[in-house]
Amino acid sequence: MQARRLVKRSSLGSRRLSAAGPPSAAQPSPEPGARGVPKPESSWRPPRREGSGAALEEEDEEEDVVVDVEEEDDADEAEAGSVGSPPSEPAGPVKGHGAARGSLKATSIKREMTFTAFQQEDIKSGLNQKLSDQHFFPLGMKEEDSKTADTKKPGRVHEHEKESTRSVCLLEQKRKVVSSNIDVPPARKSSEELDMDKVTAAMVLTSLSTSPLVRSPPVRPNESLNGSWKEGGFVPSSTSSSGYWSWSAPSDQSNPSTPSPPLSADSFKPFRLPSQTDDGIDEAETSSLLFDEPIPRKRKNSMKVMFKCLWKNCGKVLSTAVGIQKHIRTIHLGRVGESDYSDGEEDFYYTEIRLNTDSVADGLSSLSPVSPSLASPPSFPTQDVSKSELSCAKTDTKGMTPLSRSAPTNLYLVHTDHAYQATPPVNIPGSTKFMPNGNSFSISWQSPPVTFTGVPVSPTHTRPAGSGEQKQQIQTVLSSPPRASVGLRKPRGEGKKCRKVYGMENRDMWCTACRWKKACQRFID
DNA sequence: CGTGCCGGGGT
DNA sequence: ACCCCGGCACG
Repeated sequence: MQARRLVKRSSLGSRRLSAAGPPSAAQPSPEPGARGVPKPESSWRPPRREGSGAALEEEDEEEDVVVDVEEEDDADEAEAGSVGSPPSEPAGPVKGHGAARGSLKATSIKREMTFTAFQQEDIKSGLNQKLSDQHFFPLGMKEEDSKTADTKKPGRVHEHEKESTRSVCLLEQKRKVVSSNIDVPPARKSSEELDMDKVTAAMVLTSLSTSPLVRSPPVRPNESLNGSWKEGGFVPSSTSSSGYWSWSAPSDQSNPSTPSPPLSADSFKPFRLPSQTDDGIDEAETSSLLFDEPIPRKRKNSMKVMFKCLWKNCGKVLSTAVGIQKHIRTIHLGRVGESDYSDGEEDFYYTEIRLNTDSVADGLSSLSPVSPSLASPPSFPTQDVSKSELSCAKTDTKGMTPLSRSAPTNLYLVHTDHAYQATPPVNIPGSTKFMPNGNSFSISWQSPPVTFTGVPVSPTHTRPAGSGEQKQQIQTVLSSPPRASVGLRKPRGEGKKCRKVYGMENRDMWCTACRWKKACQRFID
């Protein structure tokens, strides 16, 4: 540490010095080397910098070296030793098991609509039992993921891995069990079932690679958006597996002891399990999941997929494709009895909403260990939309667990898959260019934390896992618009900027942005 | 060619 | 996060 500091400091100092010239006051000698670019006027600069810069520098140095270094080291160690481990252990493992288990059971899938509860209950318990009897599956799960998820807390790691492994086996289990035991989709066409199986397999893989990353951030249900989102700040959100949660969501009504939001570990588990139970049922979701996978994994971001009913005046938001389909089918299309029959018509009436938050992962890793982070950050304009929709979803479905509800705290855009469909709530990036000052929107494109993508949702055609690449491509295309806008540079601001105003000589007077060759902050167009 | 600033790299 | 710079598009 010490060394590093010194090095850094010294390098800094030397740079400054070389740029500003030697400490000795009036150094008449020109400074061609100052910035690499010989500038006659630059000779003007040195004295100035010296006065403030150099002197301060030295002071700083002393302070740091003598005082800071050692103390900080100590502090660090202390932290690592005492603070680091204790909290994590009790909080993680204990709750993880107890709560998870409890809610797992309680969380037995209760489909809001047509599904018969008892069947699921059966399956559930069966699964549970097997689960407990069974041990780790030799199935190699993505270690990297789980590791990335929880790096620093050993206890946690174990716990988590265990969990994951178990989940895996559960999944496997379910795959077998579900298809045989579950009659949930009694009337489903056999061909579909076959496809489903494939898909399911794919999904298992997908979920394996994806979910371990998932760390539900401890967030409050009503959480509003993080005001600092545009600064790259992380926003609490769910992660890629959020798609799963959807299923567990409805269950929370049946579950008296809803997993406490603040605890990522426990909430994580209960959600995963139930979710897996349904994958065999939900092919649409599966396909969407497949869709998700490439990007989220690549970007190490989190994603929440929701499905919004486009029926006019409805706007219901469900977290599963099937759910929304059913909703449409029963509510809007009026096919109550035949809950399972899907002619695919429904998907014309809903759209997929994709919430994406990059850099959440980082935030998560730091958040999940402890902090409940209850404070809700300032919200920003666009949030209203999401909020209202969310609340809608919540009330309608009761499907959103506190967690899943917390996820959408991000700004999100909705994209209609079918162009001919009605009213996409928000426009697609491409159109952004029209914004006069392009502020509100262009920002969202550029800001990494949020990405929007529309994905075709068609429950009727399934795909084998192999087609993942295609999907990825598609997705790339879809999500590219924002990127594309980058290619089209914004028409350079006309007003005078620091450079012009102050000139090269007074570079120090420039706004920092200008100094960094970034968009001027002082004279904004 | 000067300027504004994006993208990316270093610390 | 801060700092810097290569390089590009615009005028």
